[in-house]
Amino acid sequence: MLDGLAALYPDARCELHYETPFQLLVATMLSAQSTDAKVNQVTPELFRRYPDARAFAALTPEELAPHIQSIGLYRTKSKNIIETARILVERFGGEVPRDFDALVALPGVGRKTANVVLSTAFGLPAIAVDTHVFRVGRRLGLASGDTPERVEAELRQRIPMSEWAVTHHRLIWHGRRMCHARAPKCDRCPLWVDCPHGLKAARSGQKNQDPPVDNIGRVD
DNA sequence: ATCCCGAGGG
DNA sequence: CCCTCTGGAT
Repeated sequence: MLDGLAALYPDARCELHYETPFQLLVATMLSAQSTDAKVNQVTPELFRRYPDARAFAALTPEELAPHIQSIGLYRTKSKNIIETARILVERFGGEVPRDFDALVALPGVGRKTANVVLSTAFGLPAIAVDTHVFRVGRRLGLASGDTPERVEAELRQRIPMSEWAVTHHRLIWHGRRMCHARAPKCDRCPLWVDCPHGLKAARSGQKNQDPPVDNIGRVD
């Protein structure tokens, strides 16, 4: 299954746009209950105006909110991002700490966001379990736990540490391109033969033509 | 109506 | 554990 995923998405990577760990932290905080496409729509202008923690720390929520309003949950996010920026300036010299406990202690930063920053910005071993990783990991039979934290523990066991970061992104790509929450495209999914959910779908009628989709995971 | 790279409060 | 925060896409 892991090999199949790797073959399908050889170029899986983070799709949020950022220049620094701090910018990835902000982009990830913004991505809650939103899509990365929406986040990428506002961050270029946002990071041009406010490039680092010091710039964000000087803002009021009323100044920040209009820039991120289209993303949703904007009141909470404005407050949290500014407060996080202030803590980074006061206690971490304006830098993002490479430490899980320090990250989750920041307002608006939970387990998922902390793991994204650790693995994607710093290359440290971590698996962020977001809605896609949770859903797809369970459908593919890589995990069975009923909470993101349990699924994270299972994935840590089943996946070699050197593959944690890529596999995280492959699961997300698969979730976005094929294994949707609603109406997953099992009938067009090359992984269906190894997938409990795909086999179930095939049995219950949706004739699987198994036409290996060509390069859906490759970057142009 | 349901979901999107969630987190915090009660 | 359940609720709420939020706009946009499907």
